[in-house]
Amino acid sequence: MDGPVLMLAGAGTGKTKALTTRIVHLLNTGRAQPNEILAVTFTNKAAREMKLRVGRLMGGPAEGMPWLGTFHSVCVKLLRRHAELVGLKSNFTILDTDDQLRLLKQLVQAEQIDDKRWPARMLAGVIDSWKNRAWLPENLPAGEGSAYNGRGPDLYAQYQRRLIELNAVDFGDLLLHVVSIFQKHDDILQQYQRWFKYVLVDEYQDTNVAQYLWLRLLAGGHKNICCVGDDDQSIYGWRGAEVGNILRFEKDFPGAKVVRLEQNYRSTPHILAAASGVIAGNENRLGKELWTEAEEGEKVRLIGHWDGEEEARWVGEEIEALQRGTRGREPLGLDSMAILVRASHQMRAFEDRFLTIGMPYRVIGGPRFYERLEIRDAMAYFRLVVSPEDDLAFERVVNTPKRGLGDKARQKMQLSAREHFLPLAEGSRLMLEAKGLGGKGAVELTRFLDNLERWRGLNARPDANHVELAEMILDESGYTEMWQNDKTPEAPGRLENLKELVKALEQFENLQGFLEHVSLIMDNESDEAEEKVSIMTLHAAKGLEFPAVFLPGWEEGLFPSQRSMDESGLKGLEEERRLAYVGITRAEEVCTISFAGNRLVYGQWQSQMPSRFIDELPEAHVDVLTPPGLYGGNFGAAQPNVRSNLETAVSEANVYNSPGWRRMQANAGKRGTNQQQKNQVIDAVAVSAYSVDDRVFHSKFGYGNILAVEGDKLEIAFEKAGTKKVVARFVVNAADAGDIPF
DNA sequence: ACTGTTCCTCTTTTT
DNA sequence: GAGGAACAGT
Repeated sequence: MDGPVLMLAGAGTGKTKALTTRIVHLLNTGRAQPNEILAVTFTNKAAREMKLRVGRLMGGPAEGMPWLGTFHSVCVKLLRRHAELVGLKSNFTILDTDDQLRLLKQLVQAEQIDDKRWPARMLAGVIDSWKNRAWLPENLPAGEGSAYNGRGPDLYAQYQRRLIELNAVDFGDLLLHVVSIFQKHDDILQQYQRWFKYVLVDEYQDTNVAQYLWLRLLAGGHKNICCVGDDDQSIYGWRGAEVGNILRFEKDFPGAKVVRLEQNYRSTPHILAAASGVIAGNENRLGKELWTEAEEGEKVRLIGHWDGEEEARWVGEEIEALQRGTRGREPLGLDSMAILVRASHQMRAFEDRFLTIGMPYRVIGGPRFYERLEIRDAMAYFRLVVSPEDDLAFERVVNTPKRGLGDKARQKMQLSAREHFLPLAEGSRLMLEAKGLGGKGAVELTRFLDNLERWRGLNARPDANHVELAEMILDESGYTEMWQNDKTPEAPGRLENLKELVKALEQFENLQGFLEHVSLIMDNESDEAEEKVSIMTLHAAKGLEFPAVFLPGWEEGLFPSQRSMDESGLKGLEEERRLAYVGITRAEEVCTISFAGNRLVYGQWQSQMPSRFIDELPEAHVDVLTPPGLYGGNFGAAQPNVRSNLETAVSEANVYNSPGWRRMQANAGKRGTNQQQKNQVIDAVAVSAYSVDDRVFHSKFGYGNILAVEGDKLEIAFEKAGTKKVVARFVVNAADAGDIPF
């Protein structure tokens, strides 16, 4: 209970249980009151889950754990209390990525920088990485000076000043400001050090430097800190997470007790072995061996497909089979199944397919509710009513709906505001009075400004009804009408969302209260009753588990992601591998990995190679499925004696006859191979059935001649599509191609 | 000032 | 293939 503890907890070993039980024990033994425990997580979902479970263990609703939340939400609370110490007012607004980008863009353009070559996005990334490392403009290391064409540090400083002027913060600032307050005001720090008697941290491997400093400061007094993490599940390096924080823990907290949790209560031995086999490819690990007492179960299944569409179709059919109950298994509900993809654009193929077959699905972690256009517009109106000086909100909605205020009118407003050192709303009022604008624009702008005043007046009244006011704002501004007149197919959905927004307001005291919370808490997780298959990214899946998991798109370049490897080399590859580990370990009973030979990327067909991670799967724990026929996509129909002549010709030409598949199937029958031979499920060394100068046909690229043969990979000069590398099983001898109705 | 067109880049993952 | 920016036309 007392002193520093580091829990190294593998996937499915009961991390959350350990944390919640610890909290409950602290409370039950009277060591701390609920409000004296600081427990931080990364996601709202994790925080909610912990609250729920603590409540359940305590045998009542989890009232009064005010300091159990995400790093960000805890920091908002702290920062609202002490905002003035960093030059903010306590009602500061939290900018989302979109606001942030628009602001940066303004700054970049004001500096006459070509934002084509140096996009604001890039600057945002640079600044973010600095904030993750807790570097303020004034103490940037000299080496960073060249960032963003040498203008980075200057623009960073400008950006920070502008944020203070706007009484706003971005996500990174939430931590950064709190850390600076603690560093500069020892009295305040000590007050919190005493107040938080125990500190608990979930997913410790995801902490960045700023969060680490924050924790070290807060736990610096009594050192009652308990961190739970798993270095093998560190998948947020790209946003500044430092696995090094785990390694540093024992140094910073001497005498720390290190506990390893290695018994897995989630998955079958085959699944665990497959996951272990993959993660073993990483050099930099603390090293944990998961074990389980669960029954053997099914092997991990592996299957290749012709293209992404067929992959989606096959997965759909498998889901239906699991629903009915297959291979001697009890029927599974759709809630028990999930499709985990590397990149969100992969979701599309599944959504398309599921829509056509009427399979209910839910996308988790898609565009969040509050990130939607209409919600952000509506909130900008609310913000403007609550804080008249919110220039970003003003700019967003002055001309939404269209009020005849274009670039020219905007410039005039800006000019006037800057001249008088006033917010845009007041500045534009002055400009109007000075007759600086005429015509329709002037009339509409006057009406807009008058409306704002009136709404503010209503909002300030003690008997104000904020829900009615919100509806009034949306109606009188013409915003609702704008969508009602909109003929695009999205319009009804947007109106629906606006209604939902107004409904969400009911749970708050007033508009202010709503705005303070909304940017951090609005997940779009409506609890639907209907059973649905979940589709999400691997990142979003961390911490979840499903009886049946599909892992599609295991192809070089996609997974592991080319970009990750280009940008971060071996480190990037290892993070991708951890992602694979996270994916496999989400599965309790059935884990199905798949890849496709062709995929639509940027609207163009590309031939894909199976992922290197597939080679790393220990074959003793993998069941390589016979590929479905190329047309039927139907597993059963692929039996040799059932296939039609046409299918036989096609399949043998480009699938069953390919050395890779032959090896796969041969290997699939083998048992108990040694460690050395564990991989090569898909084989790159076998001799190809083709040789240089052979003329071949590929369904997407057409005819071409083979330039080089490299294992089962062919380099082919296509007549129309240029030179490409293709896996042998996806081409046919040109002579056979005439029979194929591509 | 607004609308429609073409061309361009681009996609990893998120609090 | 989609969304944004630049351009042209109304």
